[in-house]
Amino acid sequence: MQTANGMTRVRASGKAVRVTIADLARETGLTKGTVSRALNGYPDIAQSTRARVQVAADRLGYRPNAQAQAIRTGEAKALGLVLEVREHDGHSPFLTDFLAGVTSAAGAAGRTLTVATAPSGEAMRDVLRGLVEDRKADGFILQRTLRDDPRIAYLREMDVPFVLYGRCQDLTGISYYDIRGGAAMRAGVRRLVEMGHREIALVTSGSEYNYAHLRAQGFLTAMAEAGLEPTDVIWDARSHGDGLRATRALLARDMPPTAIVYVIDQAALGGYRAIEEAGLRVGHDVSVMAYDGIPEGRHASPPLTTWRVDTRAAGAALARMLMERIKGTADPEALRWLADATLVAGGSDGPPAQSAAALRKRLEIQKGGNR
Amino acid sequence: MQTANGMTRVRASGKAVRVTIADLARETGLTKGTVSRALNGYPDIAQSTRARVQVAADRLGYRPNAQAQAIRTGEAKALGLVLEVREHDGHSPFLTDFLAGVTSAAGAAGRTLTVATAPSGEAMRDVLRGLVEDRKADGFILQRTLRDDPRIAYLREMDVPFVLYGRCQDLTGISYYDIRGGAAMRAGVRRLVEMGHREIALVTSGSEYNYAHLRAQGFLTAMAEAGLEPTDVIWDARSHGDGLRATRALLARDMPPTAIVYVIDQAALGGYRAIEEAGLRVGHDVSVMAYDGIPEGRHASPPLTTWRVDTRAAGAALARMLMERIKGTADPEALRWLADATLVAGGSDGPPAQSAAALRKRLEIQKGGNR
DNA sequence: AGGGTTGCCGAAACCGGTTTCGAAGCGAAC
DNA sequence: GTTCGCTTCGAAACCGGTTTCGGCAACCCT
Repeated sequence: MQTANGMTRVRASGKAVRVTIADLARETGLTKGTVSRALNGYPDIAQSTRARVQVAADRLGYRPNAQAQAIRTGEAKALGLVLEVREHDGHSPFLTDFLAGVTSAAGAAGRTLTVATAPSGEAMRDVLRGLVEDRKADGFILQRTLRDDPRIAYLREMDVPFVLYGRCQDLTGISYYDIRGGAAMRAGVRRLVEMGHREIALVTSGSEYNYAHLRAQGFLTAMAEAGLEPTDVIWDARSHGDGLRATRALLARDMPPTAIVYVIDQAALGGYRAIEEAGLRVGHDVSVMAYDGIPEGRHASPPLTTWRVDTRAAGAALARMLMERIKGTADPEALRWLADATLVAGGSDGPPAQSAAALRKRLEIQKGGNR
Repeated sequence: MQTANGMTRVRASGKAVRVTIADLARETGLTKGTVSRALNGYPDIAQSTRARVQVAADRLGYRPNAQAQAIRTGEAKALGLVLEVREHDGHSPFLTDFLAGVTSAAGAAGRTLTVATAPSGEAMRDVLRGLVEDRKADGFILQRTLRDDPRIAYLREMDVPFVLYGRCQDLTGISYYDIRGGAAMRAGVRRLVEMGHREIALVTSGSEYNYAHLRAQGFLTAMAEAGLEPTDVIWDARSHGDGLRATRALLARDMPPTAIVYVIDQAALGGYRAIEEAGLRVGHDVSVMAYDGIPEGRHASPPLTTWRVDTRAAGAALARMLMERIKGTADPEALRWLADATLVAGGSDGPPAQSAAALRKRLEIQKGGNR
């Protein structure tokens, strides 16, 4: 059955039979233990022997059975990702990119990705625990972190390695990768102020999400630096519909903003519609700036000015950081990384066509005209 | 160390120690083998003994180590999903729902999901093989199937169980779950014809995708049944931008369509823009119908008339079918399921405001006027 | 030459399960 | 009372790896 040229052995059933370490031992005339140590870089193996084993392994196409390794070493060689599926979500068009980043980095290190989903709350804890107890994952990547995230508490308590995509409030002993969303917002506001805007509003998502918090913070800082008071700050706007409603409310104000900053592209696109239905032109009467860099933004009219995030790179970096943490050598707090979002200028922002006061007058006329 | 009340034992390190089958054997005064057989429903175990073991297992919170099981049984108790990441994609906003469906169904049966990504082609084969050889997955779910999909050939050759989300051309020995996209398109065309449309065009995606093929087929069948000639059929339109360009081309025709059917929502939303920039009203001058049911469609103006697919249910069904296939009892061809898409009527379709000829005249005037 | 290192490998235990085999115990049948 | 058969369980091999331990040779040093 055994062929000399490395072809896969085949059972009568037709199923391919895998090469085990015992096969390798027979082939090289060594014992299982020696072969194992040779392959795993133990120091008490002669160089010549190690080479001989390696050659045989390559020739026969030996691949260690990950399960068998796991039972002794305790490592599943798998990373875990638990997605939170609350409400009918949709605000994660980046998932494919993110997964591509994680799995390619993990795969390069011989690791795989186990994905699970859970509604938030207690179920999430059970899912995490289940994966750990069944050794389906050696550690976790947590995305969309809340400011005070219960998942973090669980994992800390269970003493399981994890890394965050996004920061949380208490960062002691935590590894994370994050985008400088605050800095982006700050630069964005400066850009708008330089264009001549004075009445600027913010539409942001849930305050429980840390990213929303940081971006709002950046917005407010920049406003203060420019000596301006925000026209308004509207929270909890995640979706297209939310953005639509928020923007309608902003345009109905006594002093409407000439520029609106959105924390999420989807909401900004909803804003487009509110601006258009008020008879105004995006990027002319009202400037729009957003964050995320979803493809739809580029095709909007005018193209959306937004801060693009390289989600795939984030996934890859997080995978590498998590593997580092699983090895357990490094100090968790040494594993931190901040990347910048890059501005993709579309046509949705520009110098204000008129002052806020003039804009208000125009809106009132429009309203009258529409009756 | 061992506590009587089922509390988790704790090592000096602080790490929780899992309850093994040996603990259970000691606790019950039986041997490992007997405990194993008792838990796995072997017939040669006394009912009283089985009950005693079960009670002890529950009390101590015993969970078999999946890795250890796998090494003997060969089953990893994991389903595999390999995503194809070609170009900068984005046309899978359903991924979260799909994952939720798969993982919840798999989780209910004590199985997990291993996700990998691969660009198409040879790399895909390697990834699939890798997962199988490392026993990271017992079978696969393949989504976005091509008409003649190389992945299917690989898996058949390797004799690995798999199920398809969507059909392919040669269905012998294949299990699948699919949506009756063709029937939806057919009903959609009937609806448009009843509204009075005669000039109807189709904008569809790549012909290598089987779903595009089936939907196009349904469209053409319905047109033939109505005794109509399609105004035009444009292929390879997947994205917002593609839809925009395709629609511009359609409106520039000698005989522009009064209704356009899109195979993908995103493309339809691109179409909105082309229609609006031509000075026409969606749902009045030009009717739009699409397929997928993405959230953005509901918030568009007017709301998009589209065929909604329950992606989460699809994921759950596929997971169950795959587990059935892995058990290997059923005939693969007996595991097939077709579900219907449901029409979500928005305001994007309606009786044509004017004939195609009149529409053409109007477009020419508009064009002149825009100069 | 003798004693202590050092390098290298074999033997065997081990990880946490599953599965095969055989035998003990018991009641029924002859 | 023996034989037979059935139920029920123990013992041990096994799965494919990892890791510990100890022993043998060769080398080094005095």
